[in-house]
Amino acid sequence: MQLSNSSQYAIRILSYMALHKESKLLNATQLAEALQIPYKFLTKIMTEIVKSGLVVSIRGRDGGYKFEKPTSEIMVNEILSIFHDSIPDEQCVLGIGFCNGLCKCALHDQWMEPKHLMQKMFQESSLEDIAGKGCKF
Amino acid sequence: MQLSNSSQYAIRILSYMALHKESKLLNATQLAEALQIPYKFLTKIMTEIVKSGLVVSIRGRDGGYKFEKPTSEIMVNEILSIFHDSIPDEQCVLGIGFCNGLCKCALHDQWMEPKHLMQKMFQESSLEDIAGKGCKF
DNA sequence: TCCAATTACTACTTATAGGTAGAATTATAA
DNA sequence: TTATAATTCTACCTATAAGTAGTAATTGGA
Ligand code: SF4
Ligand code: SF4
Repeated sequence: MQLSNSSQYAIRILSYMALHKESKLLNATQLAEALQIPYKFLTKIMTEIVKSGLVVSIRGRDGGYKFEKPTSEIMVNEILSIFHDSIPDEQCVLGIGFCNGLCKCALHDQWMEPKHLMQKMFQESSLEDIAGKGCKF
Repeated sequence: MQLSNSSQYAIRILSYMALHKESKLLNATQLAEALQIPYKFLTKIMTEIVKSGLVVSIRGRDGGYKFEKPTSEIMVNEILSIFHDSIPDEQCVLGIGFCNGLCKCALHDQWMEPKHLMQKMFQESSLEDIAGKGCKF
């Protein structure tokens, strides 16, 4: 019942980038250092994020990563889906079957509520939101 | 964001047993057949459950498994904790840190609500509840 | 006593997530 | 043009979950 390491790292990386968006480009070395994430693993994750289109990379000397669109338009859920970690509507907490509304177990209705809250939380929180509010990490 | 296979199987096995508690003992072959769980994996899981004390096993001919205490007193959360799948209070959805109430991120408060609902769901649902209500599976 | 039916134990295999190493590619600045 | 600093690619390693195989231990009954 927890997000994968990759998703967790991705959220930390991108919210750090959102918080430091005044510096046009941030490179992997800086990010790995600031966030204490293994450099090699960070670059692996960043490559996936770049492929997804959320971030663009500039290669070569003085290269780095930057956002393509405003951080207010990037939702946490988009990050999670890169790593297959977003919560699909048909996901069952017990993993027994798929919800079809016809046949449901005793926990089904109780599961709907926290599921919807989490989906809403991920879908409606932008990078700007999470980078701008609360503690900075 | 999903329970482990072992937890899912365990819930299915035990709720099936709760539903068939009139038959004093149920053996691994019957359970594996009825629930379509690989026999060898089922026995592995059952051995862990027996060790936890939720269920007692009778070895030898005509042996099998049965509950030690009433199914109304066995909570889903007890099953999950055998497989380290229950949700601890300090669990963070982002995995960034541990909640201490002093420093929290933008998602912390939004995460508390679904977390508490899930904890409550697991802690307050007994095997009798989930076996007796809703679809039988 | 001996057989058959049962769970328990030990060890292995497979699949996946997490993480690391090194070379290839790209682009800038000097 | 060339050295250098950066991302990207390919391949590997490690840890853990998931699943399988074979055997030992236990029990009841013929
Ligand atoms: S009814 Fe219960 S078992 Fe079926 S999909 Fe919903 S939560 Fe899962
Ligand atoms: S404040 Fe945010 S990052 Fe920290 S433990 Fe709570 S949910 Fe996790």
